[in-house]
Amino acid sequence: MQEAFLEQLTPSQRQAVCHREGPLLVLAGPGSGKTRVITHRIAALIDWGVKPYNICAITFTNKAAEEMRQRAGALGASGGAHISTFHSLCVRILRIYADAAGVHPNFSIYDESDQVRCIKEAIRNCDLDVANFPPGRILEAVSTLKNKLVDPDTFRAQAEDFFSQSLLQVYTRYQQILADRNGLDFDDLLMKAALLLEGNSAVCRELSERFKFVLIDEYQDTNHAQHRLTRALVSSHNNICAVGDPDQSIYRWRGADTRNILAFEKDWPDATVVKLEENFRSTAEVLRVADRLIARNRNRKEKVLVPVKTHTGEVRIDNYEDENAEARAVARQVEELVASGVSGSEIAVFYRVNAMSRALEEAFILHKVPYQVVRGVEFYNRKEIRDVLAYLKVIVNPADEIALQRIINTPARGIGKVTVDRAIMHAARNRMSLFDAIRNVDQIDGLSGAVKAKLAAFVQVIDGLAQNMQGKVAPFVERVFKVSGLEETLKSAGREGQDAVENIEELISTAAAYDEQTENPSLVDYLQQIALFSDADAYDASNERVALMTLHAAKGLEFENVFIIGLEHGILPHERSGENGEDLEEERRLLFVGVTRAKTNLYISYARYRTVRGQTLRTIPSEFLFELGPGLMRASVEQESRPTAEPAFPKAKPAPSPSNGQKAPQFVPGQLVRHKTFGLGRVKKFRDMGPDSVVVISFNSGQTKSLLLKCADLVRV
DNA sequence: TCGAATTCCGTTTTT
DNA sequence: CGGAATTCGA
Repeated sequence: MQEAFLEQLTPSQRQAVCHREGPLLVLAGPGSGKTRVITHRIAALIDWGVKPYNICAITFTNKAAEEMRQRAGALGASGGAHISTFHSLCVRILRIYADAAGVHPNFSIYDESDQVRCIKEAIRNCDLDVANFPPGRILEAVSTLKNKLVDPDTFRAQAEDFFSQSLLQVYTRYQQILADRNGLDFDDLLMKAALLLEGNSAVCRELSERFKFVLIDEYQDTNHAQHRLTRALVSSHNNICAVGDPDQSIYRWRGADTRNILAFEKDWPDATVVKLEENFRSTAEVLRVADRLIARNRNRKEKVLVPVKTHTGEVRIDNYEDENAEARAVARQVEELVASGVSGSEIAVFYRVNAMSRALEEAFILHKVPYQVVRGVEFYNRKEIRDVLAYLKVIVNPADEIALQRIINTPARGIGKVTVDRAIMHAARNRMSLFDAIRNVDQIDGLSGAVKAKLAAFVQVIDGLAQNMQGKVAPFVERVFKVSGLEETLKSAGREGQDAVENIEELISTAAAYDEQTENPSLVDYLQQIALFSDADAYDASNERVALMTLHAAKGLEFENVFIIGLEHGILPHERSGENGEDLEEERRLLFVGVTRAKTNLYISYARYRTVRGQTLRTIPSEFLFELGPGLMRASVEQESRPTAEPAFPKAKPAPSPSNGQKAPQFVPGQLVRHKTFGLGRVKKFRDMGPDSVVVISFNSGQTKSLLLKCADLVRV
């Protein structure tokens, strides 16, 4: 291999790229050129004469897939190689082998809100109470089972206790409801594809021989289903190249299992292991902090980050009065950076939860700093978008009752709840789909002639549209928008309607883009593709706007200047992340991911008060702050004790008057107390600071809060 | 049947 | 506190 593109690589990278055949594991720290190894390897394989058609690269997000296609293209490996996420790959497999997998190729992909509707119905069908079986919890349990490839039949043998028995009933019913509607949820995509490959040797062999080389990025975040799918996929050749970093595993809550990467050599005993420990991304200052932090994790293989960059950077911890002061200070610093010539695209702000973007957005607007919030879903969640998509789904898959119920009276056409309920009853009695029921509307009892005519008219609209659904998608979407009557309704709805129309126009242009870049565009394929898209995929690094995103969304990105806000106990680590060490370690990895996105400067901050859901609470600094390194936190505390810490932003907080000059009541750990909103709880800790005393209470609801005594209004029980 | 009002619900991270 | 689902009244 004398190719020029190999010369940019370090010896270790080159070793990985030029590995010929057999299993290969690349253990690589942040900023070590992981993804580059994959793109170069794709190019190298093609260089050796492997057909692009025989290469399958799997990334974590659609965005990453798109980027990889471009980069591989730039190396001359353009076109042909299959580069996508696990989920997209599974969609393709399930569509091609629909019969063998036991699904209809026009299946709808059900997102979370669709899932909630189905699971609620399943819970009701099983005569269980939604109060005792919260849909969210049940869905979580079902998801966990699916991620472990436990289908209802398999689960039947394991379900022993009462809860498992009930769960089994609901799970079985839920799957039946989905099957009736030709619907698959995200987890089904993985489970059905994996079980298909494991259970059908012909399909397995065919796919394994098609994809002679499989490359997987972010392997530390694969779950059990993905692992089993991978094993089946490479079973006839073991040409797997897995790339990842156990320290950057941040999706345990979604079933990701680091054992997949840690036990790689057990799964493939003849694996070649290459380690990449040089870091080309960050300054030594940033890496020292990252190193110190992640070293606290006990459940980990030790690894150091070796800096390559020689110029210096700044790492700072700041603290502010509250979230608004914090947001304004960040906006001001960003403003200064931009004024000094830094591009907005080299600045990012990370936070733990999406809700924290609010204060930032207000501050950025105030400072007139252009920004973009990189957030999950959003665009595809807008009402008007969902409406149009529901029409498309019904046309493609008339069994999709969720979509059908959404549009049957949207726009309003005089088909009310009573009518729909009658039709549903009729369909259930005669074991037919809702759409078939209204198609034969005459057979439904108790409907007036006028209502029957309205239903027949609706069926005609759908049938009429369905006749020319072939070919390009964009013109069809436009037609649906018109014929459905949605356009007319929105256009006569004033300002808001106008916004909605513009959103639909944007949808049509994304459909046009799909038509452009897809060989055989089809409505089914389009719907199944966009179901797997998130707004993080829409992040546009080419514009000059500062990026605001969650720490999770930051994965895989890098910026010269990084701000991480809200380093407070309960936020990072998040209170809902549980008390056990495993969860805490994942929160630490999350911060580690954030820290290692910074190429040069890193500004971490926390606030002394934060308003969460209308409650202003005294915060406790995150324990992670102290782990980042000695000195950093001390500097921050000195700043805090300065009398004029934030002269530009005078305190807005009205200090609640100490109760009639009385001495603040004392609490001792163990004391039982009652709070207006949180209910009963037990005092865990009491910090006596006079009127500013802080009580840490573990409430019976399971959550632990630290409350400012003078605001909390606690009653001894 | 429809739109407005009200209650009630939950509230991490996302393919 | 804010959004969604449900109920209520026209």
